[in-house]
Amino acid sequence: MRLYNTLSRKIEELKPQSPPQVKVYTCGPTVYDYAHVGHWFNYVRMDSLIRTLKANGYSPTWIMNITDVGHLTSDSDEGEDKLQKGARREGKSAWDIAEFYTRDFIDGMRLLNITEPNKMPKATDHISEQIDLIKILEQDGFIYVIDDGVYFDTSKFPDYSKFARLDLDEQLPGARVSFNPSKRNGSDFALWKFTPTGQQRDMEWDSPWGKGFPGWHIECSAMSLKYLGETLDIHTGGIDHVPVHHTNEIAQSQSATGKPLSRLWLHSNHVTIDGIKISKSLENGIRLQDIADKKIPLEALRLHIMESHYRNQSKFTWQSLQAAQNRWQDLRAMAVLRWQPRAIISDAATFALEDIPKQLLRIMSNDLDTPQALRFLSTVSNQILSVLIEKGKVKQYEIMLKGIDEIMGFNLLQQPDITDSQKKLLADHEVARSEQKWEISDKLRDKLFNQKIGLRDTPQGTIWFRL
RNA sequence: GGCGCGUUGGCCGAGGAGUUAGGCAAGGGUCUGCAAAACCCUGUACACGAGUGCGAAUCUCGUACGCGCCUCCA
Repeated sequence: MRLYNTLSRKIEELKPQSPPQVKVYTCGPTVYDYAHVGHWFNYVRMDSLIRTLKANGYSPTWIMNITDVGHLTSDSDEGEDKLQKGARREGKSAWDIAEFYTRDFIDGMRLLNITEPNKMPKATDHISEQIDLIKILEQDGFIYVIDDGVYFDTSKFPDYSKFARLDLDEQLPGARVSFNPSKRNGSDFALWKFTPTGQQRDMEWDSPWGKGFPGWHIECSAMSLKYLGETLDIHTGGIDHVPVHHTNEIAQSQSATGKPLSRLWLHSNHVTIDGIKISKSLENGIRLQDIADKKIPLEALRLHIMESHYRNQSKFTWQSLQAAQNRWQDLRAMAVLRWQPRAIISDAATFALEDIPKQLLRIMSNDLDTPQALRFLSTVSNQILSVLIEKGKVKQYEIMLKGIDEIMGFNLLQQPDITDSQKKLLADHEVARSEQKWEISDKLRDKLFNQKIGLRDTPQGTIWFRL
């Protein structure tokens, strides 16, 4: 199985430390607001990674954190973080906000059929682990304390700029966000932030350095260490994490352990809407609910996400989501062939059913080539739909569907049969047709159509599909 | 200011020095009692300029436009 590694900027053969286990850590959501399509692109893609690992015989241990604390809106924001801000906005406590959006995120994961991670640890449940990690860094002289917090001294980590290939001398510190001038280096980052004097936060804890809350990055280092050990096999996240979050994670983790944080880094590129990035301030983040409101099935979104490669910047438009929905209907029609009263699956097909998942896996194992995989599936689906197949092959057909589902995350095998009353209508329709009672047969067809069942009358008989 | 990425037919999107991407939409046709679906056919795309090649959408340089990052970001 081959994957692009941000460390080397090359596609590499995956070599887990102790196969079949593969230790995967994914930077999860900050739960201060609803997730938007951009987030879901990322997590569906990570789901593809996990599914492809499994199909290749690996046993991934997948940890995805929930960031329910920290992440200041800016350094100059007087200690207000996103959770706190969200809480004020909605008149709730930061804890309520975190819980609400965590639940919403997990619901979204289920709706999109994203594999459930082995664990989704919360940052607030791991404060002591984070403090312990900072203590280790303190012992080794990597940190310093100034008025507003405890900072990591990036000059003590010589390879700091290596991962993101940054040219620190040419960077403009504070080009977009103001920073504390007491920092020793522009790139130094907070490990622990103090609660400003005279204030009380919903979320704050005691620490050896003072009351406050953990910094932006330490949670991932602490939790990945706790659950997966010093060195991960794969660390994933959004591409925006490369220059800051992951760079800082590497600096603090590797300074503490002396070991590489991860052997392979995989980053999902961003999605734009109308050619512009999705951001809170632009209010252009489309949510799952917006899609559901338009009566578009979420399988169409999953399929649309897979139409682009995870390393390319992709565009989201309603028009292409609609296209994906049509495409999804084709796949559904293929899935539902096994329920047809007529003989369906035949040897005339130019491929063996059991080989289809294998071929899919081969495609996906090449750096998660979802566009190619979908193209292959379309070809298969077109061939199957155009060919009649024998009843005796239904079992093999189901095995094929299951194999496709496992890799692609569709619920093809779950696409249900029509109801008994619908079957009756279908049978009556066929009788009427054979007797050339067109008025009756047309009426029955309309009736089924109103129940979202379409019919196609082929020379071999009538086949139904869902609209 | 620095760094990086992109520009593919009506739309989305792979590919990537010589051979059809695919999907969606569109037009024509076959089939059909009529439909629908399916099937067949059609469009001959790679921002612009120059360069290196027998040959460039694919490599190089430049130009234009767009996007992203430079401690909020998936």
